Parts: sequence; C-alpha cells; structure tokens
Amino acid sequence: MASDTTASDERGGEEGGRPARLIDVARLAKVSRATAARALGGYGFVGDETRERVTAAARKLNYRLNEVARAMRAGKTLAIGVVIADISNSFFAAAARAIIDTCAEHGYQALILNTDDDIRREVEAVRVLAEKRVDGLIVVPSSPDHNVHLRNSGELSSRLVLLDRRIADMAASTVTTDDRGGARDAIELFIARGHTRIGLLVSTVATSSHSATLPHQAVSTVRDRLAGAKAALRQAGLDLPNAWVRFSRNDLPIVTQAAIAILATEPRPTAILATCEEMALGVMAACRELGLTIGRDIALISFDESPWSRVLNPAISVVQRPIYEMGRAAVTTLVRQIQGGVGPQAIELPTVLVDRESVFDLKG
Amino acid sequence: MASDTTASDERGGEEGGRPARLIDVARLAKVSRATAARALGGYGFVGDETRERVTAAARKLNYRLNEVARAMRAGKTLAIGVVIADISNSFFAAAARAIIDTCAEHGYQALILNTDDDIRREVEAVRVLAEKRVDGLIVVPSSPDHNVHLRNSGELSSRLVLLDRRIADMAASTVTTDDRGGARDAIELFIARGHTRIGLLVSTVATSSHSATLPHQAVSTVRDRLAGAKAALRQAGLDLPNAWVRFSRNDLPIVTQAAIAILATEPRPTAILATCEEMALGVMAACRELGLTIGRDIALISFDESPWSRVLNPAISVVQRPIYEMGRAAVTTLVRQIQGGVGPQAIELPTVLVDRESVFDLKG
DNA sequence: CTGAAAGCGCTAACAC
DNA sequence: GTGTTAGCGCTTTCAG
Repeated sequence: MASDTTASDERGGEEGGRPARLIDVARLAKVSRATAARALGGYGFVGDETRERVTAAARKLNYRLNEVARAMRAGKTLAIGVVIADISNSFFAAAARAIIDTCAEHGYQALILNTDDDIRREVEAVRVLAEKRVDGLIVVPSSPDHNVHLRNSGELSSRLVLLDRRIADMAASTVTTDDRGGARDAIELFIARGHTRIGLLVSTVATSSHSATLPHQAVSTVRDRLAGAKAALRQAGLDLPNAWVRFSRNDLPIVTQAAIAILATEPRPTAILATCEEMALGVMAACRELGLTIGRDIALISFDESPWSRVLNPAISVVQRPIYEMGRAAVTTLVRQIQGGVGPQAIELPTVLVDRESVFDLKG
Repeated sequence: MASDTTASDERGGEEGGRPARLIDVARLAKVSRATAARALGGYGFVGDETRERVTAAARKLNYRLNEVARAMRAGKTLAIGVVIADISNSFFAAAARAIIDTCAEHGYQALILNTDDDIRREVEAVRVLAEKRVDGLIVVPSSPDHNVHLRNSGELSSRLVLLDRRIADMAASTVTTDDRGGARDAIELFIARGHTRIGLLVSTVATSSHSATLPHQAVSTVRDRLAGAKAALRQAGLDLPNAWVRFSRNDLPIVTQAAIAILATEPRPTAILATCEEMALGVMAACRELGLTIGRDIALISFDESPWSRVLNPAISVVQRPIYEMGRAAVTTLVRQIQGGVGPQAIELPTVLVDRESVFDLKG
C-alpha cells in the first residue's frame, strides 16, 4: 500500500478529470512509479515486456510528463531567459528566431522579455527570469556599465551570454560582430568612390530625440561603429564635422528629423552611413522630403540586411551581419557553459560589405 | 525539530552557496515558513513588526521566490504558450511583442515556439507546451482542419485562443481581422481609380513554390481575402482570369517569380493586391526586373503596414491591420478565460485602407 | 496573528 | 529488473 493512496482511479483517457500522472500510468501497467519512469524516460534497465505495458498505459491515459515537477526535482528548468530591447525590431526578431530554434534543438525553451533598452525594465526582467529559475541568460545589455543586476544574480551570473554588445570588466561570454571593421569598410567604399563629405546617422536608444554628441550611455556597438568610421576618415585625411553626425533614437519621425538636420547643412554630405534599418529608412524619408535621390544625390550604406534593401531601386548597399549565426552562437555557447561548465568565451563574428547600387561613383 | 532539518545554516548574502530558500529567510527572521510566506506574498494576516523582520531577512539573503516550486504547489505556471509560424516575420514579430508585453502586465510569461507553418512542428510545439504545463495557449494554426492536437489537449483545449486564423467547428476563442472586408476595400479602390485588370498575389506557406490554384490546406485568412477580392470584382462585373492570381510561399525569389508570372501575361494587370509584406516586396522585385514602375505602370496595395511602406517613393497604399491590438486581445481574452472561467469568444478587428501613392488613377 | 504538517509529481539512491 | 523511499521549495488548511 505504502504512499500511493490517492483514491481516484481509472482516469478516463484524454477527456475529463485532471491529466494523468506517472502513478496512474504505473498502476494501469501494474508496476511501480520508478519502473514507469524508467520505461518512459528511457534510462536504467527495464524488461522489454514491462516497457511495452508501460508505454501502452501511458498512451491509453494520454500521459504527459509534468515538466514542472521534473524541473523542481531535477533542479533544472531547461529554460533559457532572453532579455532584448524589442522583439518587433527586425534585428532582434531575427536573433530571437535563431535563439528559439537553437534552444529547441538542445532541448531548451526560450523565455523572451522586452526592455525597450530601459535599464529598469532590464533589471526587472532579470529578476523575473531568476525567479523562474532559468538555467541560463542571454542579454542584450542596454547599458555599457550599469550591470549590478547581472553580476549579482548568483548562479546565473556564470551562465550569462551578452549578445550584440560588450560590457567592460564583465566575466561573461559575449557574441558580437566586428562593428568597427564593418564601419571602416563602409567608409572606405565611400572614399574609394570619391566621396569626401560623409555623414553618420547613429542609432542610440538612450537618447530621447536626436543630438550631435555621443550620449554617455552609448553601448559598445555604437562606440565601435563610430570609432571604425572615424578611423577610416582620419586615415584618408578627411574631416567629420559635428554637423554631419547625428545620434537618434529608433523612431521614424525623429530619425527623419535627424537625417534632415544632416542633409540641411551647407555643403551637405554626399554619403551617409546608417547604423541600422531604421536609420536607413530615416535617410530615405528625409531624401523624399528634400527631393533628393538615393544613389544619385546621396550615397547610402546601412548596417544589417533588410527585406527591402535588395528590392529597392536603387538597391541599397549594406554591411551584413550574420544575425542568425549570432543568435545560434549565443545559445550554443550558453549551453556549453551550462552543461560543460566551461568558462566564458568572447565570440566576434565578421561582417560583410555588400556593394549594391546605392553608392554611386562621384568621380565618374 | 519537525521536518526542517537541513544542516546548512547562515547562507551568505548573494554570493556563494545555493540561493536562499524560504526556510532560510524564516529562520533568520525567527518565524515559521508559513509566516514568512505570508509576509513575502502579501496575503493573510501578519504583524507589522514580523513582516518587517521577514522582509529584512529576505533582502539580506537576497531571497528570490522559487517560481518552479510555487507553480508546482499552486498548479499554475503563470505561463502562456505561443505557437506561431515564424517570429522573424514582421507580422508575427509585432504580434509577439504585443503578446509578451500584455502577458507581463497580467503577471504571465510567454513561451514562444516557431512552426514554419508545418503541422508536425505545430503538434510537437503543443505537446511541449502542454508538458511545460502552460496555463493557456495562443496558436496561429497552420492548417484549417487538422486540429486533433488542439481538441485533445485536456485542460488546455478550453484555454486556447486562435490568432489570425479561424478553424471550423472549434469551440476556441478567435482573434482575427476583417480580411474579407480589407480585400474588398482594396479592390474597390483599384476599381474606383479605373483599374479593370487586377491581379492577386497570395501568401500561402502550404505551397512549396507558387501555383495558380488555391491549395487545399489554405488557411481562413487566405480564403477570406480571396473571397473578398472576388466578391468585389464580381460586383463590378470584372473578370479574374487564373493567370492573374498566384499563390506563393513567403520566399523572396519564389514570390518574385510568381509576380513575374502574373506580370508577364498579355495583357497584364495594371494593379496587384499583395496579401502581405513579402508579397509586396515580390511585386517590387518583379517590377524592377521587368522595368516596370510602381505607381505608374503598376498599382499596388499590400496587406499590413511595413516599416518601409510610408517611406518609399511612391509610398505604398496598405490595408492596415491592428496587429498590436490583435496580440493584446488574444492575451486579455485568454487570461479572462483562464481566470474568469468564461467561455470562448470570437473577436474580429476592423481593417483600415490607407491610401497613399501607389494606386495611380488610370482614368486621368 | 502564528505554527505544524501535508503534499504538488517527479527522480534518484538504495534495497531486494 | 523492479520496488521503496526520501525529498525538491513552496502554499495552505487546520490548530492553537
């Protein structure tokens, strides 16, 4: 008799009553819970005939393992928390797709939270995920230095991967791209085509609108791209007047104003590097308003491939980043860290400059 | 003495050792687990002084509620499963954003899985989420009739919201848009501008490439839009030759081929209705290849607002759907169903035709 | 107002 | 090969 004294008996297959538990399967198969678990879980030793009885019983009762109980007992949830700025943004959506799929391949589940790059929401998100007892964390940090919540999350702090952005002095894995090189390549292409007046439209969510100076809280990606662009300009002996660089948040009307601000200078740049899809759209919107034509009046290069960049006329040249690979690498690194107990790694993926039609030749 | 016999004592604050449990807090505050739980959970009656001692102890130990244990005991995970085709697709990304945020507002977590509109992956996703014991399910069903896995999920079957697509004879809530009306409006605008040769480019993931006939497994959204368009054409006494309608999967090269197939007919349509962003991009790509100009040679209307539709030259007219509202409504309906035990509802949100510049006047 | 005790469903030692 | 048992950390009657 022992402990199995639940009065309920003979649960109907799928319909009615609460879902079947392991003990229901065990009883129907006339074995113990341990044996049923072994048969279903495929571990330990179970007689062939017994195993069949158990699986038959499980099917008959429409048995579903209770993952909550399993997680509780095993101390692993097989879940990974993902903290990003905004999943409806195309970059994060693509990364999330990779993360979700790769998680699934490894038997993990992804729990995704948006922060809108607000550090308070990020802190809150990490807290929630810690309470959910996720086995690991992938974070796109919204601040380059505010990171107590990341250092201070006990176990999780050593099962953490920073995606897209680095944080100084954190012993966490990072998956980034060569943003500095990407920006350099873009500027060099402009220069090779004879452009000497080159503007920069930089996405920084920290800013409330747009400004000409680098916000204090600018994230590593922003700093790197800026540094890469400046280095390339300097090497060519070119100037970067303040009026030609604008930091803007990811909001079309604001980006458009920022782009107009750059393009309204006299003389205006003949080329603009945009640090993401939204910035590129802002340049296009500004050109529309100003009666300028991309690929003829204004050369444009954008970071990140967009669904439309290949299709426009002229097609837009881009600094491609391997976004899907980034998400995938974040998960594989994290899983290795969780399972293998290996230390943090820094992964930097290359960018590829894809030259299409938006960078016209000024010398021709 | 009783059961609290764990030998470990005095856990260091945040660092070192396993995370603090309720019992550690209780001991430090010199109360029982029950009292500590009441104080922290904010329910039941607790003396003011006691409450303060407990919260102080919790803070000191950096205590985090173990959600897994809570879920196990309470029989609620406060998690909602979301089964969609592809989160990197802009429509689903926007819906997911709304779902995640609205879930968070209600204290729930969203678990998102991609199916690529593959019914087998959908079945698998539902199984996984059932094992995770999610409290409810939001599904974008990939098939209009294959639904055993949805009917057959015990408790979950009555805590299910179908998003974007309906399934015949399912007693589940649905959140959809007036796709028939949206398509009708679009066609009527074409007609009002003098277009009589109107083509249809319809997204159907079931198809392996593109074809002229409606696939058997076409989802309600597809059928409704097709029906709406046909009704409007019929009412105007217009014909819809097979050669002017194409069903295509969401893959730019294939969509482009499909659009080219339509535009290569003689005489070719002067207007095309595209049923999503990807279809519209395919039309643009085809026009590019064929040397045709949107807004002059070809009028275009697309379902769903895109980041670029406002910015292009000409700006693209669209049938707007309230995507964020759809996601939000799915969650609020589901939560009401979970908490209030109310029955399933059918919510249909309106579409809005936004007339921009891509539909030129043929009569002028 | 506070404490004791009974599990939620599962797994993993350890017996037999 | 199979069964017994002891919890994982929490909530929640039920007493006091």
